[in-house]
Amino acid sequence: MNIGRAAEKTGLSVKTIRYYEEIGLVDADRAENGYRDFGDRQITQLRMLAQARHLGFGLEECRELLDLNADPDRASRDVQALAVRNLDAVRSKIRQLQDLEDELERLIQECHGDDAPDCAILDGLSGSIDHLAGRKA
Amino acid sequence: MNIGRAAEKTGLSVKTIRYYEEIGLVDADRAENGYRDFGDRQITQLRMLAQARHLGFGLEECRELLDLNADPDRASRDVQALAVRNLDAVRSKIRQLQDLEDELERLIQECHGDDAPDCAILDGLSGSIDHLAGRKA
DNA sequence: CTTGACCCTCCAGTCGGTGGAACCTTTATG
DNA sequence: CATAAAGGTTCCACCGACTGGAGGGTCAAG
Repeated sequence: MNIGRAAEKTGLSVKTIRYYEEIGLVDADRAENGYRDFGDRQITQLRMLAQARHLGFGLEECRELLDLNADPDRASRDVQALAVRNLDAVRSKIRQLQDLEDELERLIQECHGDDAPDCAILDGLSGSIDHLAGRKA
Repeated sequence: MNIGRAAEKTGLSVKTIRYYEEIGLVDADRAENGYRDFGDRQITQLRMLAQARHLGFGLEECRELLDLNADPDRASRDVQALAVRNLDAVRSKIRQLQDLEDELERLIQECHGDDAPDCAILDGLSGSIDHLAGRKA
């Protein structure tokens, strides 16, 4: 199967598939004309990559997932552990973003948002950075 | 003030400050020996940069914030609009990550997490991508 | 036979820095 | 006064995960 068809089937872009081959995430046969040729096994791998990336796994984690998938003697515990690790990272990012959200909401509310130049947001930004490391300016 | 002292005062790294100068976010005088020399104005700018980055503003948005801050005829409305734009982006990322969180939680729960190779996570990952674009495999 | 849709490789750029090499200047110490 | 450590300087390469484009080869249809 040509790379274009593989892209259609997996939802990945042609460029992305070539990149995944380049970094050794997936292997591709070559036809006589030099075109990449993807079989069912590779399509499954690419689909896994698309799904795992969609779920926030990094490429190295994807590599581990593919390895586990290819290993008939794997323990599902190991896969689960990988997913939990990713879930923790996702939750941590969420918390971090929610902190930003709160802070931004606060500043936005304090700003009048009119023609005048006085602005609580700019004031907040040019203020001290005490909350960062407890240092004194 | 030397770059090291500026870094201490702003919470930015020395490398980061040099980078900000390189891309024209902040300007630095030079002493006779070639060392950068930061004055109060620049320190304030760097502090704003540190704070704004901390709040999730991109560097180009930071540039706009610095410009607005430097303009005595600014309207606080414009600053607010910039902050709202950023807040929207933050909220959108949060929603996206929460979707991942839900999906990951579901898969993790369905996986037994034992010695056996059967794994709902791998099954989920190698499955179809219908939910992505409604395409049929 | 030509057109257009594919495919190939290779290079550069994205964002926001970070790390290191190779070198110069200042400061502290023996 | 010599030297070593701790600063400073420039420049180049790298991170993740692609994406865009140049410059070409190949293939199917009209």
